[in-house]
Amino acid sequence: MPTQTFFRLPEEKRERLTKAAWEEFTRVRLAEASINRIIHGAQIPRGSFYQYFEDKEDLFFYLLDTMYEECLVLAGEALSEAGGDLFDATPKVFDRLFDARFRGELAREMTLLRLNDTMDVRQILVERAKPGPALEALLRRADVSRLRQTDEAFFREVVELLIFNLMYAMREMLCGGDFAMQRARLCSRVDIVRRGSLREECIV
Amino acid sequence: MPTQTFFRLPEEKRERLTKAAWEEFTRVRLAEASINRIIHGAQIPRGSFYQYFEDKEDLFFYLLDTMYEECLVLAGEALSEAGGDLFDATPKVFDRLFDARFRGELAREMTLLRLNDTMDVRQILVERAKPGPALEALLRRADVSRLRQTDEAFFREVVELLIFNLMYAMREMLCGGDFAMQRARLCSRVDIVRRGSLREECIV
DNA sequence: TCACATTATGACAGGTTGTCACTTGGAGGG
DNA sequence: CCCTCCAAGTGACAACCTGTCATAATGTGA
Repeated sequence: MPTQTFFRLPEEKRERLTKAAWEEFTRVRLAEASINRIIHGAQIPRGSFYQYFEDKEDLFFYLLDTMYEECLVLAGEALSEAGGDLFDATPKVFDRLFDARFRGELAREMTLLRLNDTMDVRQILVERAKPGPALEALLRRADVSRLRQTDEAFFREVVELLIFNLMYAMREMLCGGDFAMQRARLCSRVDIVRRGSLREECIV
Repeated sequence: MPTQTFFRLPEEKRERLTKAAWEEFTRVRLAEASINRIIHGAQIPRGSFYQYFEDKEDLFFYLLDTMYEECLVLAGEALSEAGGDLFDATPKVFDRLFDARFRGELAREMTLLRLNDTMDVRQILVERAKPGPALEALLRRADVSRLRQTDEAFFREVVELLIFNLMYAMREMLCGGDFAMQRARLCSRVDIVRRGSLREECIV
């Protein structure tokens, strides 16, 4: 993660650096990105960069973390709209990411992901979030009353399944998939998980 | 992919190159791997390397492809052992990858994956396999008679779900997870998918 | 033997990264 | 006002890397 020095930086300078970083990381993928170009773009001397970040990846993951925050907010909205129903919320998150009605604010982030589609998107958005209290808070708002099993472990597996599906649909979209088709496929898979997770009498 | 020239090479030379490549790619991750070290290790001049491969990643994915072949064989065995039942076969593939009784032959491959755990394992093993007739042949041996829906599309989604789960369990193992626990979690998720996929009267 | 295509080779230009010795700046005490 | 101290800034530098290209070697069929 970035050093304390970075966060103590005057905002203008920090902005300049992150702006240049976004430009580079949305232009070429991580392996081809160059610290040289970033510091040149941000007008920051080489030595300073290494005072703020360990290396290229450190900066890259810092950007991803800010992106993760945005996605959590978005997921929270979807869960609210679905009245706490995890199964209904999943496609709604997808909509917020790719539906034309919402798209735009995350364009930069999607470009970064598309360029780095060999990176594990799931890891970025979930694995890194494991110790995150924000995700925990989000999940505590989920309706678990109709689940076939009431234990926490079962609930976690259901969540994992839903997240896999979302991530997979995301990747397909980032690789140029068709929105309507990927959404339909996502719903189809979510329905399988729903049928497998809910008590019989709750399946409509 | 490697050039034709590479495949026309005398076997001894090809072996030397792939051996050195495995050594490098199981020592450090892709981003840190160096063509320089590989060609030095294989005693192959710089110019020659570029006659065989486009770049570092070209060679890396060539190794992954050979690994994919091995995994398909392994999955075939598991499906046979499960009598065509996809849901039973999934944990059996997991066993073949990580159970002490089988482990060893894939140690090299697992090291490579562990080092590159930011790479999308799923993409490597599945995405790249999309045009693969070997996977198609494998899936044609699956028992689809008890599925809730009989259409091909539904079957595909079920397969996707199972593969996600397997990949997720794989990653957890590669990051140091406990075999028994990850296996139990895998089975738990597979059971959800099974319940959601089979006709009511087929769920035991 | 000759012409032609394929393959081999390593020097090289241009780029990259991380470090380190040194400079600057600001805050606080005497 | 000066001095000290510590955090932050700086850019030249060594060490490394990659992809190319002109040239040499090798094989092949007529």
